[in-house]
Amino acid sequence: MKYSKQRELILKTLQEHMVHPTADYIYEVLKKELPSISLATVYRNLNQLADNGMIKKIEGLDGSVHFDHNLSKHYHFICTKCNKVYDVPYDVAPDLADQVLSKTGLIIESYDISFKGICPECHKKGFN
Amino acid sequence: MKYSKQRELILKTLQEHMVHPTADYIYEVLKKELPSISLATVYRNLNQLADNGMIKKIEGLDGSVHFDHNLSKHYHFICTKCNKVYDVPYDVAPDLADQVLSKTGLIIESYDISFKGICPECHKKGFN
DNA sequence: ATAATAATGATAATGATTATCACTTTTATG
DNA sequence: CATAAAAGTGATAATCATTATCATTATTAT
Repeated sequence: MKYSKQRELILKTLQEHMVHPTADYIYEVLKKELPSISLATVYRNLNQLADNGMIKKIEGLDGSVHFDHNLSKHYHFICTKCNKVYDVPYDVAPDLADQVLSKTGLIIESYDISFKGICPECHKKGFN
Repeated sequence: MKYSKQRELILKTLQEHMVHPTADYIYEVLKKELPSISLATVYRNLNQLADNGMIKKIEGLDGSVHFDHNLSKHYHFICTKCNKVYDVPYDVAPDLADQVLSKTGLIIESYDISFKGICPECHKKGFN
């Protein structure tokens, strides 16, 4: 993987924005700093960084793919009102892969849990 | 919800095909029985049946949405080689919503777990 | 310095899904 | 039964997220 200014900025932007952004979100932010950047470059680099294990892809939250700079094991919660993504600690479901193996015989390579609900902020605003 | 022959056939097809099909899969199967059916009708009815709680939408397995006639609580495993979907029993992770509530304060309305790996059949065929 | 290689920006193409709309079925009611 | 309102349909255009293509540019090993 050859160095590129674009990739460096994309990674930095992902690390500085704690919102679990989508490719398009990062593109919109980066355009201000580097107006010539292309949306294709953002997609390309996010996928490449994920393939190289430097960031993580989050799928299944909503229609589009989100990205996470936090490589430690954890899950995600998406608010169905404001679409904000929250982290959920890993230990809510310890040994899930082992549980599946012993109950079904299936060998789990990876898994993901996505939680949905209304976040505390939206509850305060009166959404139910 | 008014009766339609198309909707009846779509539901019947979903119940008879245990493969957790996508809209397009159902469309391809149904075309043989009712060649005039439109793909839009299949999408429309699957979404409507899901909105009415008569079937379940499975998201996050791969790029497209799958459907399930089995309304009981369970999870899914998708084989990364053959894309076949398997059921995973609910009790691999009991009380997940309660766990999240007590550890984070987030009120869970729904959640889904998608497991990935290579299925026993593909293992037999030598995939690793 | 330069040649090989990888990355970029622009944009076309793709795939899944939803929206639109004129027409057809279903169903409730006089 | 007739019929009109409401819901459903098929065909297809539109949308949205993402990927592919390709000529040009930047990086890097020699």
